Amino acid sequence: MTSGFYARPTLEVARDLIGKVLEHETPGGLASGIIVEAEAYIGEDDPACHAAAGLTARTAPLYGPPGCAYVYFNYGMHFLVNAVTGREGFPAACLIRALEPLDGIALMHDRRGRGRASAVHHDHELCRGPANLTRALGIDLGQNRVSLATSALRIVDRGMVRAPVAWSPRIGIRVGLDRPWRVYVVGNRCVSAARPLSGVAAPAAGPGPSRPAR
DNA sequence: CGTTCGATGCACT
DNA sequence: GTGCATCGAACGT
Repeated sequence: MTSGFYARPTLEVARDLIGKVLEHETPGGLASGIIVEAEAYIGEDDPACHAAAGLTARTAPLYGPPGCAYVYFNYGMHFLVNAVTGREGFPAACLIRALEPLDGIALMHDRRGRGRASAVHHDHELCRGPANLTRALGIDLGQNRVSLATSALRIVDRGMVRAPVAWSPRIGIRVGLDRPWRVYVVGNRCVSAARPLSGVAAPAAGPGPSRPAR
């Protein structure tokens, strides 16, 4: 995944990130997963994009070169990771919202708090949600602004088959709900449970999440 | 089933 | 001081 992949319209990048693999190599081992859900945040005119507030110390990575990570801290306890897109100087990025775990599943269970009340029980819950996946992969502000092509935190193409996707409004925001800029793999159990704020319509068409009855 | 709400820290007004 | 690109426990029905 060279930087050219990211130097394209953000919605195209979001679609093409689906099926790529996010990896994080740490002293504890390699943890990775297939990207199954992402969201686009595009420009200062997008009210939900952090760049709507302009260039600040926090949002500077969005204005930087495509292909870098934009990691930020939210709600007092969560880290969220984005891939910066578009041309340098134009603030846009794709938020990675969910992964289907591949490598380091035991490590991910440890990081999610194996044995504690907050621990998850199923592998498909490990990376379901943007804060859950950063915790499972050990991503924090130390990875802010790193290159996603050459760093321990990287996105690679493992030749996964192109799964059918659907688009919906983005999750967890109060503005910009008219823009259907969330893309996800239809029917994949690792996609975050959309807990839409009041008034958000159900996702677009498709077979719908197929819960394989146990 | 459904909805509400506390945890928890920081950037920005 | 306010408001988060969240999560999950704790309620209510």
